[in-house]
Amino acid sequence: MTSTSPGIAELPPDTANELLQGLPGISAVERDTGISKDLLRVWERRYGFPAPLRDFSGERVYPAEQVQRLRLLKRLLDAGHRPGRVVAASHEALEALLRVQASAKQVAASGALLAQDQTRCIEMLVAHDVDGLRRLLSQAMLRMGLGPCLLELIAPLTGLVGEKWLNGELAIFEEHIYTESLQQLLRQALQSIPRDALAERPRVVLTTLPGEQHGLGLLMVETMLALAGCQCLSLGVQTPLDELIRAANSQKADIVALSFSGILSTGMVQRSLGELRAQLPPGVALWAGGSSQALQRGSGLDGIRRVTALSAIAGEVSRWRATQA
Amino acid sequence: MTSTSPGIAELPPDTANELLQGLPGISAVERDTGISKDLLRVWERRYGFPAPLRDFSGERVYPAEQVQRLRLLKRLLDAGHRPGRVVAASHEALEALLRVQASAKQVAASGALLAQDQTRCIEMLVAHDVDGLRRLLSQAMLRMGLGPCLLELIAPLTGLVGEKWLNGELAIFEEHIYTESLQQLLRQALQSIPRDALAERPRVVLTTLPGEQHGLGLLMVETMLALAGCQCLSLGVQTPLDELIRAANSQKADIVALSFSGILSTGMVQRSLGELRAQLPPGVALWAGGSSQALQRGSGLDGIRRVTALSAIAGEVSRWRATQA
DNA sequence: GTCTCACTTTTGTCCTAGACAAATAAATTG
DNA sequence: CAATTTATTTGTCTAGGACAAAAGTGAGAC
Repeated sequence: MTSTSPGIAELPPDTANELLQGLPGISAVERDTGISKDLLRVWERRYGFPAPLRDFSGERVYPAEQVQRLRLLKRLLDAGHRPGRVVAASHEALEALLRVQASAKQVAASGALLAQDQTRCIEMLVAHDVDGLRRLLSQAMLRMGLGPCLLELIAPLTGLVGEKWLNGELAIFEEHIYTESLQQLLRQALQSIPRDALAERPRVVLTTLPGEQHGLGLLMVETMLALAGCQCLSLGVQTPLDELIRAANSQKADIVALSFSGILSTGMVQRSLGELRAQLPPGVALWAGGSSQALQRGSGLDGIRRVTALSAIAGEVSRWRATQA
Repeated sequence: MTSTSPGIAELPPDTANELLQGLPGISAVERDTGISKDLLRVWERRYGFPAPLRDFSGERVYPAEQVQRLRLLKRLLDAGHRPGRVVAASHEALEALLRVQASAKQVAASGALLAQDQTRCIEMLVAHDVDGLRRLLSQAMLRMGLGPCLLELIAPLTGLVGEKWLNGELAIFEEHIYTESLQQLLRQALQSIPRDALAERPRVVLTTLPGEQHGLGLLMVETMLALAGCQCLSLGVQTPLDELIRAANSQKADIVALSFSGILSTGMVQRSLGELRAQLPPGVALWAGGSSQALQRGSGLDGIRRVTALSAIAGEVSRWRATQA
């Protein structure tokens, strides 16, 4: 193990440690990619990728470049590709696939008339001009109004930031800065929405499931719901199933809304939703939204309302009100 | 396997299936209890608990009662008990332990001269009166002023909520409600603090390390810093070390502030702080705060300023300004 | 007493490699 | 062409073994 294997093990111990320093282990990779430990190991066995290094005690250690590719793979799988075809594929093949997908996306994006504001926000972000970014967002909101700004600027911008982060064009801390700025803006906006002191219906309890840490989507949904005159109670991120049920009951919720960002595995999402539906009172609606692929090609989700676009929320709320009247 | 083993396998297949129907597998239990699959299996091997049934294909299936006890165990472990002593213990022993803990905590609390506002907030929380809680906090802030309210009401209240959650007196979703309400209040307060458009010093970049998800402490620190006239940039939670360094450099930070809640292991904290200190420019101060034990009994932390109380922040800032002049 | 250092036990995570059911693709038949 | 059967792919589970980090324990110095 120490002297026979090629590559890194032949370096002096100090140098080897130096190189392995800070690289993520299998747990960290599971957390960062949403691919389970079991699956990471079985892919390695079956397809030869990933091919992690080993640290001094034989544990897997993943170079940043492989983690990056794992994220890419996750995306391709979510888009419908099969593991056997893409996991073992060469880097070039993947790049090609990605380009095909990207071009499809860009057609869609350019069709949506990418606002100038979006590009300017991104520019501010990569220039690390935090105050400038916040000013820009704030001005856009005043100019366009909260609802349109959210639908036409913020939502696509968030998607763009996510993609650029995935492609490595944005650093993690830049994404964090964006998240913080937006959170500040949205929370401020939320408070400015006048709330009826009377019990306005529907009452909505919203959260994400354990493992889903992305709270920005939740905040956007809350804003749209509040604009539609709902009484919202956000539980923040990562509420265990049984706790969510207790909260819904104690708050006499009319609707339970969940947000998914795609980090949770499809199976997990389906199982959780099924269980939730079974345990919630039948009169309580269950809404699932977000960019997760698990929701897009959904079947067998009886009694669960998929709301895959922010713009659909207002309509869904009126629909709910109509059924109640 | 089918006819020799005792218990459930002796029942007619239909009945057995009936009984196993709907019981959670190891994945669902991991999700619901936060105890990893590996740990569930190794506890079973070492301590004989949990003792799940097996479904038709030999996979673990956990009765609801055992899941309940696993949740209880999780709480006891979080409170400092050791697995070897509690996992194998009888149900009665566990109940007893839990009672002891609850009473011990209450003695400590009553000795600390609980302010009336605190008890009223807790009452609101357990009554699930979200609006009432927010009103109460808001009023207290107006009456006492932001700084005193934070130091004398909110900080101890947050500690109390954490304790009660540990004891099982508060459900997870109640703790989430508290966190959300407070976050809303603090962000609102933060924005109301007038900021000098000129580059006010010091510039502080603040965040938590990967694995540390508790963002409330961060928000409190940010508020105290802002009150002291600092220019804050919060990166939110869980920023990787190298990203934090890049952010500090690009923002020309004077101080990097980290918040620890005690989830991270002592060794991890020490190592991270050491590496961070080594990689940050010498002119940049490194502050570490929070309730983590790793900071209390600190040694070997050269060049790192421990700020273990919110009330010490104002003083530390003046101190920093003095050294710069 | 209390602090430090070496030693022992406990405990969580990782390892390998095999098995299998559900999902998907491919082949066959009507 | 549509429907059914067969083959392949794929994710999750299982079993124990191994080991490093954390926590407890005890001896000796101050």
